[in-house]
Amino acid sequence: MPELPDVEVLKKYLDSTALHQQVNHVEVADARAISVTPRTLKRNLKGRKMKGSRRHGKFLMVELDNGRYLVLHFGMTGQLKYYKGHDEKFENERVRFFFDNGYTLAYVCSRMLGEVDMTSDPEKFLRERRMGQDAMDFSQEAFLELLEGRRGSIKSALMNQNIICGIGNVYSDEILYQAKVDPRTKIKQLGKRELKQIYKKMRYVLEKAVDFQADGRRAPRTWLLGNRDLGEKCPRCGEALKRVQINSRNAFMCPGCQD
DNA sequence: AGTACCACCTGACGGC
DNA sequence: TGCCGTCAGGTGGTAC
Repeated sequence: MPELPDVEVLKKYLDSTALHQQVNHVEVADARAISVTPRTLKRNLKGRKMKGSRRHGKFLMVELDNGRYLVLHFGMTGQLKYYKGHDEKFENERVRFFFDNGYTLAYVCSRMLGEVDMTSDPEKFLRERRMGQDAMDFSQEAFLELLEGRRGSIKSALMNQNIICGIGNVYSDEILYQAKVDPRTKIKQLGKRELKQIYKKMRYVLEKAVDFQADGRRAPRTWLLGNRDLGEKCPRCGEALKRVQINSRNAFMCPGCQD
């Protein structure tokens, strides 16, 4: 489920493949995946090179050499695939970019919850969507300020893209598990020490997850990530993991470690 | 501001 | 075997 670490991995993937290649042709296999018309997408991309990329939260912005940006969001099942040739076609490829070196970059998204968009101003794009600061891009002091005076649960706040950008259901569980904080805890019930610990674990978890390519199977065994299921046990204390509802969202936690 | 609920979407999975 | 309900999850909308 692409969250910040997954998107960071996709960014690195794009940077090492499609970057600096010239787009000869754009194919829109399913227009539902894109927020602009196929015509606009083609007009903006054709003949252009992808010259850089930046990530904000779960958004990947690809800068073109005409000053415009291709905006990629991966929803829950979004992926990128870069491969040689244009003929072979894989499942759920919604948009394909054909480069003049003979390679193809495919935006793959089975569940269609992602989106492909264009903007000429990433800052404005993010502002209009009221996106908060990227989760890897603010200080501990700023974190404390962001949460100051909020009434909801800590998990809701971590997942709220308008406050902090990049964390979803899975990694918010991981962060709170490692910080040993019950996800249902109200923010105003958290002391400064706990909030600092959450901040620290947020940075740690996101950074480490990028290191193991955001692949749950490669996560350390002491993490919640590979055990996030009913019937599984806490890798630290052995107690049965619990599933609780928070804002109609499933959260997994260890009733022994997190209190 | 926060919450509750709905909708979007499709593939996997369990029950019968 | 195959049909059907349910779930997963990010996001946006609406009503309270």
